[in-house]
Amino acid sequence: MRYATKQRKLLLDVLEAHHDETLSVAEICSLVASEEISPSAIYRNLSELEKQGLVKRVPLPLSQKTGFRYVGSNQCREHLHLECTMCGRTFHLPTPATSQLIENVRQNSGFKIDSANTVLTGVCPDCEKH
Amino acid sequence: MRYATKQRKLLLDVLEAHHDETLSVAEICSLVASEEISPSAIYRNLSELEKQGLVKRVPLPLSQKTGFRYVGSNQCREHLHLECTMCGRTFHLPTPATSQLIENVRQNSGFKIDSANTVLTGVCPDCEKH
DNA sequence: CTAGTTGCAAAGAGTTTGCATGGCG
DNA sequence: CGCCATGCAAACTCTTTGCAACTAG
Repeated sequence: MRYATKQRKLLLDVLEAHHDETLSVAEICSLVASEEISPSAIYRNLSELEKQGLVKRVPLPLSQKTGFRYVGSNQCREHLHLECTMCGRTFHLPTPATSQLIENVRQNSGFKIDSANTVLTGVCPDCEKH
Repeated sequence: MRYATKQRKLLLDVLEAHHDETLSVAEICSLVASEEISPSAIYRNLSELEKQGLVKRVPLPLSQKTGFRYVGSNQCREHLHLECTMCGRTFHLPTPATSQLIENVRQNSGFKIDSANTVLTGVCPDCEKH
């Protein structure tokens, strides 16, 4: 990953524009539809970006059905994900509690922790109404 | 799921015997190899057990490569998962912090939270040595 | 006996990879 | 011009599903 291709710039633009939510590859595809980036290029770029720590792949309970979702890694460090089992949407919440948790675990387990990911599954307020 | 078939009993036995770790379908297969349960039966039973809340499917970062992993749900409520990026093994840790987190989020977000799943990714002490 | 369950094989879905073409620098 | 990246399509892997045979109760 050394060339700044049109596709790569577009991908980064999209990730930046949606920094407050996770995106699936399918969603990224449609978000840039008119500009055209092939799925394989998206996968390759996301994979590369993840190695560089710029993007994070988030495994959610629905992953098998809908594929993995991605977020800019800076959006992830202190966040947790909420996945709604009704509508399938995912939300973020800021939470300082996570870093405490990590530090706690680090000391007790001897694990060298690179990243934390908390996923809460439930029903969002919107769906709850119906 | 109303009949107590041989396969179903075996599956529950295996889950019980390995209540302290997550298992992939492939692992379950090999653990009962001599007794024979087809993958499709394992999937169907796990799915059924999950609906009943007896088993929980844990999405981990490596899920795409290695498939989902499962644990008895009672092992999951107050636990978090540690996935080692070196050896791929997963570990559990008890942590009362999770329930506080859930309660906190519930109050702030209006989400009706059914389950929580925290995955920490890093390097386990064993791998760290090498 | 009847409905639920199994096994097998085929179908699905998301992701990865090989290869020739095209583009950044 | 040379290496890297893209697109397309085929390959892969895990999971789900259809269907006939089997079995628990």
